Amino acid sequence: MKELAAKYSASQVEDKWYAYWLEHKFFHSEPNEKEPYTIVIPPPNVTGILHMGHVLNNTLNDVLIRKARMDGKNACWVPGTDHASIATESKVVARLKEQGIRKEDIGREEFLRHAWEWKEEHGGIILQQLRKLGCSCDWDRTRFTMEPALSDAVINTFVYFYKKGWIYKGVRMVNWDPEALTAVSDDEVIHKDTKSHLYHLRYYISDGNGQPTDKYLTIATTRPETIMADTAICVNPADERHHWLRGKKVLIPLIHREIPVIEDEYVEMDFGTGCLKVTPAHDLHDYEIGMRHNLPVIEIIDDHGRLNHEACILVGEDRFVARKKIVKMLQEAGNLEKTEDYNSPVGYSERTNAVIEPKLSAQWFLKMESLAGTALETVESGRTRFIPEKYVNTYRHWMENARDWCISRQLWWGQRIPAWYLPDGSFVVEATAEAALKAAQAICPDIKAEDLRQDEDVLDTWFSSWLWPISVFDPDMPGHPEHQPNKDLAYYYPTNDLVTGPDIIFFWVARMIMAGEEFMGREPFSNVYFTGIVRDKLGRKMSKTLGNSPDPLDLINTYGADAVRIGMLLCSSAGNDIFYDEAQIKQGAAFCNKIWNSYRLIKGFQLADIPQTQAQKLAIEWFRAKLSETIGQVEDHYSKFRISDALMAIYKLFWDDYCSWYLEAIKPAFGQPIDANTQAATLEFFEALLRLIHPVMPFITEELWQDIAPRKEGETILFAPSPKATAFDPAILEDFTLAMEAVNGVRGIRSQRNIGPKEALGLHIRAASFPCIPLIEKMAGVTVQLSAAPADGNGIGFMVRTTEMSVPLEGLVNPEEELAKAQKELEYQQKFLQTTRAKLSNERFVSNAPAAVIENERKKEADSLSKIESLEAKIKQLKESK
RNA sequence: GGGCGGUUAGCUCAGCUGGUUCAGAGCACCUGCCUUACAAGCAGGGGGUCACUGGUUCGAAUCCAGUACCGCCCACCA
Repeated sequence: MKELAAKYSASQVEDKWYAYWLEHKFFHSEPNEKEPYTIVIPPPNVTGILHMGHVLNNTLNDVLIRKARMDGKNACWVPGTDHASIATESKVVARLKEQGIRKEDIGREEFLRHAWEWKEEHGGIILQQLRKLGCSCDWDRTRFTMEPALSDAVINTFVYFYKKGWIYKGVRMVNWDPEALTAVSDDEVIHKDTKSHLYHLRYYISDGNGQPTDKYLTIATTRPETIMADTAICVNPADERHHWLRGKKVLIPLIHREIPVIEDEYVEMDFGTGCLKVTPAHDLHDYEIGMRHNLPVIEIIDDHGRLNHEACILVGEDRFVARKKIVKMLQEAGNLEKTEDYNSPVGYSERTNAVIEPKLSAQWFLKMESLAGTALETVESGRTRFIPEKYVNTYRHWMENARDWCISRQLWWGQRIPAWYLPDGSFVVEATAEAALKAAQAICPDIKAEDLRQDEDVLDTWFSSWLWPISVFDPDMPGHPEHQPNKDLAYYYPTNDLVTGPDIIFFWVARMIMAGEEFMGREPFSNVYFTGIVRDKLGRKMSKTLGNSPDPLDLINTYGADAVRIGMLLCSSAGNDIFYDEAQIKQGAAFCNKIWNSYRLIKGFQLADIPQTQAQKLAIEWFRAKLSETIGQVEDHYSKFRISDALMAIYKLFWDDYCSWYLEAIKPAFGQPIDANTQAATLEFFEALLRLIHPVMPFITEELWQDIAPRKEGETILFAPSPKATAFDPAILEDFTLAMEAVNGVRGIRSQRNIGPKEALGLHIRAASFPCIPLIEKMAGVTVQLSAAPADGNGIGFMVRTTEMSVPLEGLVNPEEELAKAQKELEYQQKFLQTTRAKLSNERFVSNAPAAVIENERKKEADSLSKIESLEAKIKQLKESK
């Protein structure tokens, strides 16, 4: 780097250094004698592309991992992708559909071939994009949740829990997604308040021969299309209004099927009419009532959400179309009493946004009780810490109410359930077909391989992701309690920090804790940092359909990865949602440029054998202390995961303290050389600043670090130690602050009076001594005159704490103005003194407040008195000179 | 319906277990500067009844209670 351009150009720099880092395998980690620091990536969908949420999450991960690396830890960040069964399968289905192919027609094998093809084509793009962001993942360790070893781990886990008795198959009411044609877990259902209607329907009492009498009861329902599946009407036994119905039978409207009236306390008396139609096949609560009363179950809605032949009428119609039609039919038949507008929560599929249909089906479940109890304890005990802490409450609530986990999905893309059915319908669960055959033969000796049929379902994706912190290191571990962790797992587990969104606290975080406790006997990570959700300026969630999400790669190309990282972090205070605004990325780019230009300045210094000035000496002493102070603050922020605060502290240190104050103080006049000591200190500080900010801005810091001193091939800032705070005298900082205030006072006068920064001025300080005078002279462009006597009336005065200062400005001073200013200030001080004294004369204050607080009040009183005294003197002087 | 969190400057947020001259930061805004590191810059400046109402206290942005909004999570009263 010879000539430095006036503007920093990120694109030229970033690719170069990323290639350099890869070439030297700086990100690769192997177990060694050092302390490990481990992060596993929240695996993105294998066919996904980078969005702003990923940028935020992975920037945070990278900051943490780079910081740990510079702190001397053996840092390992394991990357990888998730097979995301529903999301991926629906993409593949969509693509095949474009070619006119239906998955049912080509069969499982062929479909999976297409799916793998798709994965090879589109998979892992996102991992390439993470490189652009600067992520320092150990790419040699890249994993995929459906790679053979990890799939084996999933299967072994299933067999393990089955044999433990925690996995069972049962017919249950599940959340059926009629579009994806699969069951989904409770957590994948989103309830939204939805406008609908409450239909009041008359059911006529049967005369005993299936003929209607003129008596009727009225029920209220939101789903009139399900009446054909009714198998009872239910009332509360305590509801006297309905006692006349005891033992009666009623007729379902339109189809006139006879059903009994039953009593159950589940029914709310004051909701609707107090009569509930019971539809066990299509409603969870009704199903439970049906179980209690031995009601038959009649299913009238098929997998696609259409009425089937059991419905007798409207067969083949979609459920929502059927609803409209049946309302009309009911009205015509005289069964519709009235229709009310009604808002009720309706479940939607998280994936397809289809209205979930409660459906009875045979599914596989994992018992949660014991797993959840242990996992709750992990967090309650603090072995895993949540940041922000508020999520512990949410977590507890869920863990205490966890229902058994429906782990089967009616899909093909995923790990197929290792259950094999015998011809008689019984089944065996084994990890392989061979083992299954053996087990089957133990039951039925002459059974052959071709007699066995493997379960068609695959496992929920989270049933593989929950093993991630274990399986990425040692896939043989889950499901094998007798297995000894391999070298990697023993070294890297438990991981240190996990950064993820709060939306998957139950899907993923909780379950990883369960798996960790179950298979490793301890927590999978020490800290979980929950980021906010990235929203646009208007607070809307970023989404493809809204088109309000920028492409991170465009941003990186325009502003550079460092700028994008800064931009994301600047607006991401912990625990809050992120309001993304491109202006913040511009701010990041401006900061890069600032760093770049400060380097241009110091690189251009010409060395000469000249003495160091007093101002330079003072500035160096001060900045050394300031640097240490800030490092302490930054470390504290990091320890609390306050990454944006850490960044802001460094930002201000670099920009305000180093550039605006330090460099301006030590900068020689234009064209003049600098002495060796000052230059050395300046470079030393700059290098420390680079190391301090490197975790956040990896590229520009490497670029400048490589240039600031001669480096050998293979050297890198990545492993340079984080700067350490050293002991310093706080008085140095205090003195400098006073000097700054004096400088600001002069600058204020310059600005008000339109006096250019170069025009030489005097500064009268009414004191025997004052700190950092050479600095004040240099920074304010003044010549200081110390004197115990007050300044004459031809100056503009200001106060620094209790010290009176004045800039002599013959002819420019308006005594009237000065007088008015002084009088106003005097008034303020007198009032201030009054309140201070009121406090001090309050006996209860004096007797109750801690000594330090009282001491401070006394100091306030003394300071105020001293100011009043000098103001009064000044006013007197101004009046006399009139 | 239950639970959790929030309300501080135009915007996004700090302000921990009450007490520094406590009302802050960044951005935005206004004024003046193209002063050879940087106009992606420099210097200066304005701006808030800390949601509301009470209470506790010598003292409240901070603690307590209630009210009003806002957000999130859990929950299928048909």
